[in-house]
Amino acid sequence: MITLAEENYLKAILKLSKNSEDSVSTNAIAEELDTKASSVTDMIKKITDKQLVDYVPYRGVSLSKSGLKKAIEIVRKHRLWEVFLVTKLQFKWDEVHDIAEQLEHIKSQKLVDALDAYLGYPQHDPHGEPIPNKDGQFPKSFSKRLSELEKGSSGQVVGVSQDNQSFLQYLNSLNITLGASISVIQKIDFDDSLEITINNKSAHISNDVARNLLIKQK
Amino acid sequence: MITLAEENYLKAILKLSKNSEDSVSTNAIAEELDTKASSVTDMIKKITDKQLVDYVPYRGVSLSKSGLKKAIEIVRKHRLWEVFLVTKLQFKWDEVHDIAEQLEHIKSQKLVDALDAYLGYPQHDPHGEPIPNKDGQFPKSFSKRLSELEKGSSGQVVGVSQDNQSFLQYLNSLNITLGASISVIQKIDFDDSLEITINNKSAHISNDVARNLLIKQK
DNA sequence: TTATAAATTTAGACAAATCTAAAAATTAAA
DNA sequence: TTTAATTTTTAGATTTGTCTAAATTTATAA
Ligand SMILES: [Mn+2]
Ligand SMILES: [Mn+2]
Ligand SMILES: [Mn+2]
Ligand SMILES: [Mn+2]
Repeated sequence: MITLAEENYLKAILKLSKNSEDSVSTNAIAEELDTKASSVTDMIKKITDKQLVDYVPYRGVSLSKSGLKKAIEIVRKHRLWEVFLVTKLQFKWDEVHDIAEQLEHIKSQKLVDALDAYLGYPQHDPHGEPIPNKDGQFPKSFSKRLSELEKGSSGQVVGVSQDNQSFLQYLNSLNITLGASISVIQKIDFDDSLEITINNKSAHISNDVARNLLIKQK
Repeated sequence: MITLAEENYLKAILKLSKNSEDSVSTNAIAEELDTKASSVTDMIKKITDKQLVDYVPYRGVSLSKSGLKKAIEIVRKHRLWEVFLVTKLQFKWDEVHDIAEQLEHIKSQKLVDALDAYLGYPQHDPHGEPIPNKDGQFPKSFSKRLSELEKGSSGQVVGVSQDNQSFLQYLNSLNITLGASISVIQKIDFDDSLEITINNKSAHISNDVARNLLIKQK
C-alpha cells in the first residue's frame, strides 16, 4: 500500500523532473513540499525500498517506471476533479486546486473512470493543464511559454503551468483568462519582464508570471 | 484540527448511540471500528481533551454538543457522496459505501453545499438513509423496522439501516430493493425469523436482516 | 457476600511522518 | 589544490495511532 504522504512525494518529483530521466535534488523536493531536507531523505528511503524511485545518495532521485505510473495517476485524478468542480459545481478556477489536493488521494479506479466519462473525457483542466488518459498518455500541446515569445508576436492564453490560488487571483486582477489575446509590446532586458497587451489593454508583467503563461500562436 | 481517525470515532459513537444522551461502551466502539479496546481508550482520551465527547472511565462515552455536530456533518457528507455516485456516476447501491467512507473526510464547506445543491437537496441516500440538512436536522421518517411488523401486515421497503456491501448484495439476491412490496406471512418464535413475500414471491429471512429493513405501511 | 468472569484501562512497544542539530559529502572559491 | 560554502545525510526526538500483555475495575454467580 502506498500512503498519502508517499503519493505527494511522487507527485512532487514528477513535477520537478522535466524529462522523466533526470534526477531531482533533495532540497528541491523539500521546497516543493514545504518540508525539511532531512524529512525528504527519510521518505526517499522508504519509497526507494518500495521501488517507486531510483535513488543515489547525494545525487538525487528519479521516478521508476511504477513510480511514474503512480504519479501520473494522481495528476490525472487531481485534474479530473478540478474539471468536475468547475464544470459541474460552478467553482471558479482559482478555488479548485486546494480541494483537488484532497480529492486526488481517493482510491477507486472505477470512480476515476466513471468521473472521466461523466465529464466527457476532458483533455485539459480548468487551467489548461493537460489531463493524462487512462493509459497515462498526455495530450499533445502546441503552446509556448509567454516568456519565450518575441517582441511583436501575439497569441491566445491556452493554459497556465501553475494553479495555486494566489497566482490565479493575480491573473484575474489583470483580466488574464483562458482565451485572452496577448501581444508582446516590449521585452525589458534588465529583469526579463514584459510590456504586453491583454485584449488590447496594456500591462506590465514579471518574467515569473510570463514563464507560467502558455500561449498558442496563430 | 480534527483528524481523520478522530472523525471515524465520532461517527462510530453517533451510530452506536440511539439517543444522543446514552453512553457507548469501549468494546462496542472497538467492534464497530474493528480495532482493540485499548486503542479505543487511547483515542477516547484524545477526543475528550478536545471536548468532542464526555467520558467517565469504565462507564463509556457520549458525544458532546460539538462532537455531535461534527459527527452529523460527516454522515451528511457520506450520504451526499453516495447520492452523487449513484445518481450521477451510475454506481449501484452496493458499490458506493466504501468510496463514501473516503469522500466523507474531504474538508470544504463550500464543496458540501455545492454538492447538496447540485444533487437537488436530497433527503435520503441510495439506501433510504436520511440525510441531515445544513443545520444538522434529519428529515422525519415514518418507517418501521420489518422486524416490528405484525403477522399479516405489509408495506414497502423505504430504506435499510446498514449499507455495507455484503448486506446489500444479499438483499439483491432476494430481489429486495427500495420500493419493493413486502408482506409478513409468518413470524417464527424460535429465532424471530420471518416468512415473507417480496413482490408476491415468498422468502425466509433472519431477524438480523429484518431488523435492518425499513418499511413504510400504507 | 465472596469468588469468578467480563470489561476496561494502563504499561510498554512500534511504525509512520515529521522535526532540530550535528556530521559527512559535494561543489565552488581562493 | 586546499579551503570554505553548500547540500545532503545521520542521530536522536516527537506526535499520532495502533498493538499485546498485564493490571484494575465492574458485573455476575455461587
Ligand atoms: Mn491543481
Ligand atoms: Mn489545474
Ligand atoms: Mn454508507
Ligand atoms: Mn448509505
